[in-house]
Amino acid sequence: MPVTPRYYQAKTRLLDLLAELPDNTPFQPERELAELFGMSRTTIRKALDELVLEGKLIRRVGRQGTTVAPRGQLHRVSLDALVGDLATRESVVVRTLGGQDVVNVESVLVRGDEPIGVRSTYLRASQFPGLAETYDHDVPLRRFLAGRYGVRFGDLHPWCTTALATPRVAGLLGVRPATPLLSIAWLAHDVHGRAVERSWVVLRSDRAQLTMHLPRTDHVVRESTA
Amino acid sequence: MPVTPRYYQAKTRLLDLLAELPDNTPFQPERELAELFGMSRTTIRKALDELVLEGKLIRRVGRQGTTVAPRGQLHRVSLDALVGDLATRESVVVRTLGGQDVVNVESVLVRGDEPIGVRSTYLRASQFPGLAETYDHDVPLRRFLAGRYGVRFGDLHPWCTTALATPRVAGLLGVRPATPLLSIAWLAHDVHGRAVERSWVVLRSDRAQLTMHLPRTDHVVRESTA
DNA sequence: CAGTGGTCTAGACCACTCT
DNA sequence: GAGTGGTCTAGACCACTGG
Repeated sequence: MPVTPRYYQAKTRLLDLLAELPDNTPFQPERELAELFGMSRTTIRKALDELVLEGKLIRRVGRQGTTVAPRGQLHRVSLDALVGDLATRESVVVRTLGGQDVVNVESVLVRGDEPIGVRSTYLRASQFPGLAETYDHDVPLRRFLAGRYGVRFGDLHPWCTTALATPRVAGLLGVRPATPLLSIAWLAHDVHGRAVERSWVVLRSDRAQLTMHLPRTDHVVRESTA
Repeated sequence: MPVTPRYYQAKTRLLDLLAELPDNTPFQPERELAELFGMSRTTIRKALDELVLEGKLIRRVGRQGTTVAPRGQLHRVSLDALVGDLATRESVVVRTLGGQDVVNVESVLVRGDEPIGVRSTYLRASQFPGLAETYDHDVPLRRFLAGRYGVRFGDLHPWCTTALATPRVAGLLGVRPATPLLSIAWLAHDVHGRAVERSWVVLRSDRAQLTMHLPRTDHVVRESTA
């Protein structure tokens, strides 16, 4: 009667092994672990699956195999940087979506030569004529909109949740499909209340965490739960 | 040669089925789906696993089986409410951690009779003498600390990431272990810069999303990416 | 070429829950 | 008691990667 499942026992033992190994150490192959633990490979894999999802192990096909994930490389990305499009980007792409009045600006966020997130913004082409042709990819998008079109952005209420990587995003980030990611989205208005920008960002949560700023609340606390 | 894995084909077909079924509809048992799709139950389960992680299906043991998850029930929880401990709580527990100088206040966050998160705060007992005995569980913790001990909280820099549910948290939230959750943590200082409070919250991201507030940036944009 | 992870099968037993 | 999901096994073949 396995009160605790065998795969969870395996996970615990693997965690202990893991804790004493330096970064990038090659791990034993799944078949060896299965024999060593007296469990089937399926069971070992279930334990390894969770450790990979938690970012503690890295799996690669071929002779390289499973290795201990480099630790202490959690990049901190501020909400300001995401919204203002201030993070280091590469492969910035501007698309006009098929026949529609929508322009999509997509970029891959990078820290230390690693892709850590994807940022995607949707704008109305009619509101920003010539954007797709004139956007300078080196300028943060929000700054470009302010400079070229005189947009004055108002307050923002972003929201945050988790999402599983779609096959497309997984390819961009170098993770497996269905990897849990941190998802941040917002709908931006200008100071006159006009909707301007619809954006979302997904972050590899094993590589980056989102930092926010909350100014002091001067002891008058509202019941703002909704 | 499965260019796309069979479990992913199954997932796509199941998503199509799902889209046309009302909330709470009983789904076909895994063994029937396996026969219907001509795949092994293991393969079907891998597809179902992802749909459950995405919150689209609910699995219960026994005769009830798998059902279509109720849609459109995403509660919005503000960062202010989490930090200020203003959300609806139940089962508030105060522990003094074994022999140490640490008091832990743990509560389960509730919306609409459903547990949606766990909030846990750690404080120094010597800094708040008598806290464990006198804390009125109905008062938001932060307000209690301000009122009883005169704490004036300073600015806060919470950070946000994803985490997999530990068996303990999974039990509190009614999810399976290793379910991806949204995790928010902070270290609070008072206005004099003294560390006061170490807290973390995990949220069921299939039931709740975190909302934040970002005041307008008056066109002078700093390069604050770190 | 040998070895790795990725997928898949056909079975089995268990704990649980409803009727 | 019957049926469900949860776990587990022992095998198999594949695609990919490195020496």
